[in-house]
Amino acid sequence: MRETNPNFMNGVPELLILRLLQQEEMYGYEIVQAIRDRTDAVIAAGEGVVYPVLHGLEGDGALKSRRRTVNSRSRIYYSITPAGRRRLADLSKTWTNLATAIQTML
Amino acid sequence: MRETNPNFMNGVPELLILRLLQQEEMYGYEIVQAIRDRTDAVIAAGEGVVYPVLHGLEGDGALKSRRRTVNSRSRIYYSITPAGRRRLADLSKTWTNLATAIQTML
DNA sequence: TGCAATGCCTCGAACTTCGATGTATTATAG
DNA sequence: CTATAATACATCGAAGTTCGAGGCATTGCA
Repeated sequence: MRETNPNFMNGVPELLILRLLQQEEMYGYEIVQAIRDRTDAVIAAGEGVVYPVLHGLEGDGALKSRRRTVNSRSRIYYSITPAGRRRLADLSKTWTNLATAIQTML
Repeated sequence: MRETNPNFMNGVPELLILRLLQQEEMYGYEIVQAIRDRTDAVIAAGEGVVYPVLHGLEGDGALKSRRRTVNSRSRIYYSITPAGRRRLADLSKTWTNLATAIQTML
């Protein structure tokens, strides 16, 4: 059984990650906390969710990464590509459509 | 790969089914079409989704069913139980919280 | 008589999320 | 100076859903 997030989470991590990276370059560990912080812990995607999504998106060419050392911390920074922006636009639209449809039924 | 609905569908069928049954008694086949119709085909949950969810909800005591023949059609009508109403209230609240959080980030 | 629609059902495939676990390095507290 | 917490990455199996295809039976209609 799931303990933290209920259902309704399918595809959400991907959407939020793309959204965050559209604003600025970030690294995995930072993204995990950013999602938690900016949603007031309503959404909590752990590292076991975020890292695989990051790898998947990079494999699809939606993200690119570069290793950087900041404050003597070695990190892998991800940034969004044009393909990633298109994907984000698509997902955003889809999500809004779906949310609107559901809201109407509620 | 999924052809019809994208992602974002996790738990949505359950939510919509409970919502429909809160208004009136319905049978499986009818629910499949009601979801499609009332969402302008934005959401389409096939029979392969609806029937298992129906059985699951009944198993959990959220729904109860009775066999009825209407217009010489034998149907299994489902109606919501008090437990089902509680579940619907919970799911609705959860969904709204989640949707609000996501909307804020977009 | 044949075909579409109604109505129920189940199965395996595919995909995600989740929590636990592991490793390594750096900062901090005692 | 030493133990512990925090940072940072990663992967694995379990669990839970949705999805499409397929099957079966009956009724309505052409």
